[in-house]
Amino acid sequence: MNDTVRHDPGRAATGEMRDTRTRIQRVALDLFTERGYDKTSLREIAERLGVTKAALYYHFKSKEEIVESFLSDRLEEIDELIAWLRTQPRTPEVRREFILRYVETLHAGRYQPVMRFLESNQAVVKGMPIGLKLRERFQALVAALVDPAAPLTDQLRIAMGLWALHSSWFVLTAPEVTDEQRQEAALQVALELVSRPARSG
Amino acid sequence: MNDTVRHDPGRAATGEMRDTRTRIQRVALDLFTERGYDKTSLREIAERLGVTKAALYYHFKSKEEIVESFLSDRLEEIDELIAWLRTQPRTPEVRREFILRYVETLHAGRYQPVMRFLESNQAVVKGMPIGLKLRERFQALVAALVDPAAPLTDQLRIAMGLWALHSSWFVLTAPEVTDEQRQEAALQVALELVSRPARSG
DNA sequence: GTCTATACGATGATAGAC
DNA sequence: GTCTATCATCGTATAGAC
Repeated sequence: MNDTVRHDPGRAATGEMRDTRTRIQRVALDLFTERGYDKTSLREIAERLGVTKAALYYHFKSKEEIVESFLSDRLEEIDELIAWLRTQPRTPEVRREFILRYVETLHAGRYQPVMRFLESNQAVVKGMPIGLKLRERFQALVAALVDPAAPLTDQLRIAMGLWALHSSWFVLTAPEVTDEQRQEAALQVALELVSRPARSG
Repeated sequence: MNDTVRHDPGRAATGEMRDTRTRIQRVALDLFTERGYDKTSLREIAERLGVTKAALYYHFKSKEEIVESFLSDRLEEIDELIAWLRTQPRTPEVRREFILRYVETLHAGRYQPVMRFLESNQAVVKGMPIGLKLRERFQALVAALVDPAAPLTDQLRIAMGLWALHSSWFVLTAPEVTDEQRQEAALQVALELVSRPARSG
């Protein structure tokens, strides 16, 4: 699901073009996350791929569109999760099941780097149409997990549970800790946070 | 403590200069947080203040230095918190007391907008020397709150507790919720997260 | 001491040749 | 599908007005 072509222009399947497009996406995502979106010039990306700046403009009509190309995939995935959630009651059990499904989409689609990019470049993404949509979906996600009329603490706990899944890398910085350990810890903390039922006060 | 002059150049107390400098900081912090650091041009900031771009360069020798000017204040505050923490044992009680002190510095110094800026522009700040220092301090803070040899879940819970204090605004987006309600909920969730003692597994 | 005028190199983007 | 050439705008720098 993660590597599917989005809009298939004629003879694309032969390889050359899609390959370049995919390589641009990968290099861009890496650089955008490491050094930041604005500090990464198109010239850098082009040089790393052995082409010129203008060549990128054949595959993407703007720098912003490169970002859209990997964020929109994530958006779809989240929409599916919301759709499933809306067929379920808002119970701790469903929330735990949801967390498991959520991390599965994160790993299966290799979206962990995408979510890292999102966090690192919040302000940048917020100014893009795709960023607004993503914000909406995350709100919808939380609203589907917990009643918006519930106490704020309950809503916050659950939102932070989701958040923990993304930001464990940022928060657990010891060099001898592996990504797997981080993810395992994040999963456990997330499950704890969404399991707590609503309590008044 | 929040509005103190940092380096007092001669007859500064008369007002004119410090006023402009402070106004630049305020406008810049606002714009940087809303639209992002890189998307905010110095021309915009200057125009909003009714001066020219070059005037900003009299008060700050670079765009980055504007950011440093409000981040370094926060850095000092955190250093003091770390110093206090190191005189204390790493118990849930101390952590709760710490959380109360932490939110106090956040409100007394009006650092909530600064922390919001930090989160929104993570990638940008990471590339600055002051950003590296801040990262170090936050690691040191977590290490002073919980034994780095403790289970990862314990470390993550406590780090997320700190995080909740900053990001409640981002996560609780309902328009009818006031900032005070948000902060109160964040405080409660933070206290819960740091109160949990270490448990194996 | 506080600011304006002006210019420099690099950036994202566009147009048109091959 | 990729290139060269070109553009406005950006952060930065300096010279000089008051």
